[in-house]
Amino acid sequence: MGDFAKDINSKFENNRIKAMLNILYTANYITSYQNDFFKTYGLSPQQYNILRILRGAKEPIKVQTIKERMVERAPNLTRLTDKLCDKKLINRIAFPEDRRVVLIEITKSGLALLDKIKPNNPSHNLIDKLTEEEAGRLSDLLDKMR
Amino acid sequence: MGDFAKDINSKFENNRIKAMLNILYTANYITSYQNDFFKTYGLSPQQYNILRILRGAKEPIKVQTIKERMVERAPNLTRLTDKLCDKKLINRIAFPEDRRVVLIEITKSGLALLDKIKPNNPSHNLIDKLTEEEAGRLSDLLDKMR
DNA sequence: AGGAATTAGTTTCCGTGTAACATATATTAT
DNA sequence: ATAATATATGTTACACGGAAACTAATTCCT
Repeated sequence: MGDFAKDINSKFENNRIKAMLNILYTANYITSYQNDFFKTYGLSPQQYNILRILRGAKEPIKVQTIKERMVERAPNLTRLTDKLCDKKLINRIAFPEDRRVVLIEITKSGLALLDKIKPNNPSHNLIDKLTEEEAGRLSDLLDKMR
Repeated sequence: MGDFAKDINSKFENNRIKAMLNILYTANYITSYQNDFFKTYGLSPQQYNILRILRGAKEPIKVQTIKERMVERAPNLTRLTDKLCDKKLINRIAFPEDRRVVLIEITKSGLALLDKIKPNNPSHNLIDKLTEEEAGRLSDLLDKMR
């Protein structure tokens, strides 16, 4: 993929600006990669994330609980769960004890889809080019920056 | 802003996964900051970027040229320029020599808006917490990762 | 000159963040 | 205890942005 500066065809005032643009560029690179991957299964990364959480839960859980467990915050789970319902990958269950609450469970076909995806999951090979130690330093620098 | 791992309330398999999530998280942090800033002027970061390119050009330029000079790739400039036209910040000009081409120029009020924004532009103080040398290392690690 | 390939820009589709909203439950004051 | 208020939960409505399909104009090739 070569050098970043050449890719976006621009010059930088200094390393700090360059680093910031590079973060945005790299994040976009990662999400594009993930989008393409999950699209082959008819999912978005967020939808995949929800399915994994539901499988992990092993029982119907509240929408609110899903929200708490998601890596990226997803402000409208309604829409995401709508899509998963349409595809019969999850079910909604009413919760009489608190009628505001909606429980969600994963269906058989949801579990089957996860099984199909598992072997190729890209999260792991996306960043093979860094050593563990380098990855640690990268993360530390990002933490410091904020 | 404290430690990233705590913020998203999750555990990491290893530093590489952690670094990847941290990149996405940090990029989101940056864009949220920028969105909020430019929103006070009724712009998106991309719209601001276009105005700056037009000011720099000092003459009407092709949409295609704008696209090449943008930091982030913007697949549909039509929509962005629509918005800027609505706000009278730019003008579209037909180009008889090649009727596929549309030229864009910045208006007086576009230039005036840029002048208002300039003093507070956040790109500079967003990343003051890193030294030049650290920023350089960060950028190198990101390059290596891709 | 005529058809294929390329280029420029537009339109359309979809996913997502934000904010306003509706409903249900919890809390507080009297 | 009950009415008024506050909080929690999920939904709906709106705007933005990336990707891809599409249209029109130009260039290339023979």
